[in-house]
Amino acid sequence: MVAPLNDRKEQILRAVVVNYIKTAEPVGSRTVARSNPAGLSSATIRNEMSDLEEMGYLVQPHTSAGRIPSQLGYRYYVDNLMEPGELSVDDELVISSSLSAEKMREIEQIIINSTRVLSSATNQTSLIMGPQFKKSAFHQMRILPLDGKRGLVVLITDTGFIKNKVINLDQQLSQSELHQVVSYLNQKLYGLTIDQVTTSLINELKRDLFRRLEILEQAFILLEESLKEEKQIRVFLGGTTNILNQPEFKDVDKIRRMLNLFEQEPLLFKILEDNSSEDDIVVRIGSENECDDIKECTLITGTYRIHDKTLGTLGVLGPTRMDYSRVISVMRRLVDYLNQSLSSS
Amino acid sequence: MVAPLNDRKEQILRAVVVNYIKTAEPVGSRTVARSNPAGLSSATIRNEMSDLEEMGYLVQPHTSAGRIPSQLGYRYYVDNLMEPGELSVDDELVISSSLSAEKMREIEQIIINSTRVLSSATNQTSLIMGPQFKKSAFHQMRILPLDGKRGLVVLITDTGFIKNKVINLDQQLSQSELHQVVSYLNQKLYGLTIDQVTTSLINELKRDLFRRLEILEQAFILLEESLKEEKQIRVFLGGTTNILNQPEFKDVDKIRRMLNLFEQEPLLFKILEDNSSEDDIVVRIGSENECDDIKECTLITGTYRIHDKTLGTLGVLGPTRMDYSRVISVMRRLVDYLNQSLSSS
DNA sequence: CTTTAGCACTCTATCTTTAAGAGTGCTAAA
DNA sequence: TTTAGCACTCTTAAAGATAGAGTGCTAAAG
Repeated sequence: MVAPLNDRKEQILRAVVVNYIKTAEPVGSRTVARSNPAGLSSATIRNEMSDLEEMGYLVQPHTSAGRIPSQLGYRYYVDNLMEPGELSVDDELVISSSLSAEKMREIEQIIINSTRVLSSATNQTSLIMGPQFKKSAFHQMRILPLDGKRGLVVLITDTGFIKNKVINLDQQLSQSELHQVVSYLNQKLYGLTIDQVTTSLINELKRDLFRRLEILEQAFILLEESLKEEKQIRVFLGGTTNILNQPEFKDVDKIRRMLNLFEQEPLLFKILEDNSSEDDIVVRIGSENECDDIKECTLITGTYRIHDKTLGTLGVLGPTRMDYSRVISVMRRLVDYLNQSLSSS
Repeated sequence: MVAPLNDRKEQILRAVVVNYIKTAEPVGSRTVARSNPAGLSSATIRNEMSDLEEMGYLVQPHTSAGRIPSQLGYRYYVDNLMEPGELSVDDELVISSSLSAEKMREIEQIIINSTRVLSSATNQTSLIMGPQFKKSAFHQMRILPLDGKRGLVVLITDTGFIKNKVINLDQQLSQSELHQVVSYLNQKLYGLTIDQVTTSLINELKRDLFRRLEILEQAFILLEESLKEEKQIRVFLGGTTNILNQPEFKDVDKIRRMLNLFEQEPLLFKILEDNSSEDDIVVRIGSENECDDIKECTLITGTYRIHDKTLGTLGVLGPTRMDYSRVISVMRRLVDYLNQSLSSS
């Protein structure tokens, strides 16, 4: 839908974007003239830049300053101009060493480790949403007697979540009776996603089992609390302070707004969930983001899956002036890693 | 060791501290004169303040400004002048409602909830170190067969930690054999703190059980990883952004240093551990803190226990200009709450 | 018709100057 | 011992001055 630019305009736009990403200073015509392979004079460049501004790709902070890319400019750059970024050898080394250093761990460890790698490799703030518990399938439930009065309820899902809770067994219950009840539950619930275990289903089961109800009251509480958990999905943050190194965040007020956002997990969750589309990697520039708080930022997200089932999303958040090429390569590398290491566990 | 001040000097010092805590502006003699019950003139106050400065309790930012309390001044205020703070009715309401709203939860939930209450009631940044896993006593270990090939190892401590891990049971093992091994382990380990379960002890047990060793290799891995966990003690933060509201942190560089500190859990852990003394509540003002990064801050910590056994520590971190009275009351309230709600679970 | 050199103009950022205000310290009187 | 009065100091905010970067326009050159 956007008319393509001619070669020269593209070169100039690219030069402005690349330069601005690097220096964070408005780019003047002389600077472009120097870096431009075609030996054009600054005056010619000026005319072209003036055109690009009128077309909406560049913006002037004030009359006598250089140009900076507009949101549209970045978009055009990402879609058409950016060379398909290869991971630099250095980056590749850093990433693969810090990924392989840790052996295979619990799922949560893998996730946390990924934020760390992502933020340190991109110098931005990174966020990761882990596999969603509520979309996992019920695998099995066990009740493990601890001593006379207490038992441990264990709930296991297909994605490897293990929830447990100590419950009081107020009344003695014979081993076989307990076993009977538990296998009844397993039979009824097997394969359902946690989403599907609704309160009404639980109530129905309760009716069926009404005789043993009192003993198992607390097992049901675990189930119900697991349902509520959907509101508490954990989003992990890495490199929060990185965003402070960006010159666009030198204002204390902006910093406060940003950090405030970081403390609100539900919002972060929403931001990430909005972006888990079919595509592996999504780039949202400025106001392309739904969330008001990050309308001045770019969010690059990647989705990782097993067998086409979406497990979670990771993101890099920074100012629109971001090293798109580099971040995207790093992101792709990490998504690959997660796809691989989660499917093998 | 510090010579007590006479009444009038105490009144003036208190007035300066209270006023400065409230306004964050240097306090002049006229301001003190107005708020001082004894109807002294500003000139008299000036003389006294001059004395107090010479004695080290007050400081002048520059020649023609009011006075602000020095570290020594705050210390004298906390030790001698501060009225024993009662929780205001409002505060009490906010705290007790947000504590009781949540029913008894998992230990981790209680901890996290406490940071939230603490930071929002004090408008400062709060940090909590939960019960230390390595100092908990081994209670029991169970192995729960899942299906033919896999089992779930569960490790339970006296303080309510539950660790678990799915392991592969490569070889079939009869139910009774498994039971035998597990009860042998429980017998050997019961009552030991995780600290005491050293690698050498594990190796010894491995020798005893060498015949079933292969099957249980991974159970031992859980044990060993639990030991390593000491390096990963979790410190929870609440209200990180509150510290940005303090005028003393209007400098971006200070903010960065502070937030950077917040991302380094081991450091936070050290800071909190240094303060878990016999006293319930400890106030560390400015350079009284060991850690260089918070030499311009005040840290107020509270320790919670069960039956005289230290479980964990919570802290409030802010500028030395802090509402000591209020924070201490809130802290005391929360320590009581934790003592109570953890001992009953 | 396109490109380029030259130049006046604009706007920002920085530094200096100025003025107002707050608070002190000192002195002398009560 | 306390207080009123006053000169003095220092900070902060506003106002003015200057340099530099970059533009847009015009007119000449290719």
